[in-house]
Amino acid sequence: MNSRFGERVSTLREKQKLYLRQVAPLLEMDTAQLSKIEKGLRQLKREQITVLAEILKTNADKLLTLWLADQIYAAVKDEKFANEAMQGANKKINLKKKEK
Amino acid sequence: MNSRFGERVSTLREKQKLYLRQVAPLLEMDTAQLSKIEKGLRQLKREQITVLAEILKTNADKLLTLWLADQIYAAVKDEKFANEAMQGANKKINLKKKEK
DNA sequence: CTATATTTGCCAATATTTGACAAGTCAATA
DNA sequence: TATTGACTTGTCAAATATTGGCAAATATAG
Repeated sequence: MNSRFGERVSTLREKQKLYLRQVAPLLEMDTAQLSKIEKGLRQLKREQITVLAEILKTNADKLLTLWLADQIYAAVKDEKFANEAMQGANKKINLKKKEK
Repeated sequence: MNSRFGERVSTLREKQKLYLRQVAPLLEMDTAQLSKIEKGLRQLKREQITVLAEILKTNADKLLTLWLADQIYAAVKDEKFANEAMQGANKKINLKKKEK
């Protein structure tokens, strides 16, 4: 499992019975790129997630969350102290939230 | 607080009574760069952390963990669903650990 | 004011990611 | 087994992002 985001996109696309060749142009890319995105070999641009969610008739926030999780995972996947780092980051995020 | 890693480096450096100009060359950079690293405006390269830990006579793993936390934080800091994304990433990491 | 330490701004150099195309595999089926 | 359509993979130039290095600005201490 290389990219949960990619997998989700793939599943949803199939559920909608759409082909890469139908979806790709809506995102202004070719099928090769979209294929790579589904396989986790390329990143969809953050701002395209909303567009894609509409195409796939799915919840944009959930899709975004998957996308973000992939970003995080990529940053720490080979790291021994991934868990500790996540805890640290979490603290900082929650601090930030409070200070609003 | 822009970079916990940078802050730590700064604190440790001062504790060792070292100047930027003394530390920077050991990392093969100039003082300007190191200054930016301490302020979180630049990233230290992952593989330099060990070197820096030795210079500052501190635990490399802890320093690395801070550095990683900063990377994660940077990826999600402005995101509404940062917490959810972290949870997602966490799951994936723990799955990976098990499969060893 | 002077000297030293640190910070900031700029931009060329380097590194990373992406876009586009061509060629490849795979499965269904005529 | 030849054809077709869907998808995947490889390559490489172009676009983006990041870094390195220098000069100038600011800060601090005496």
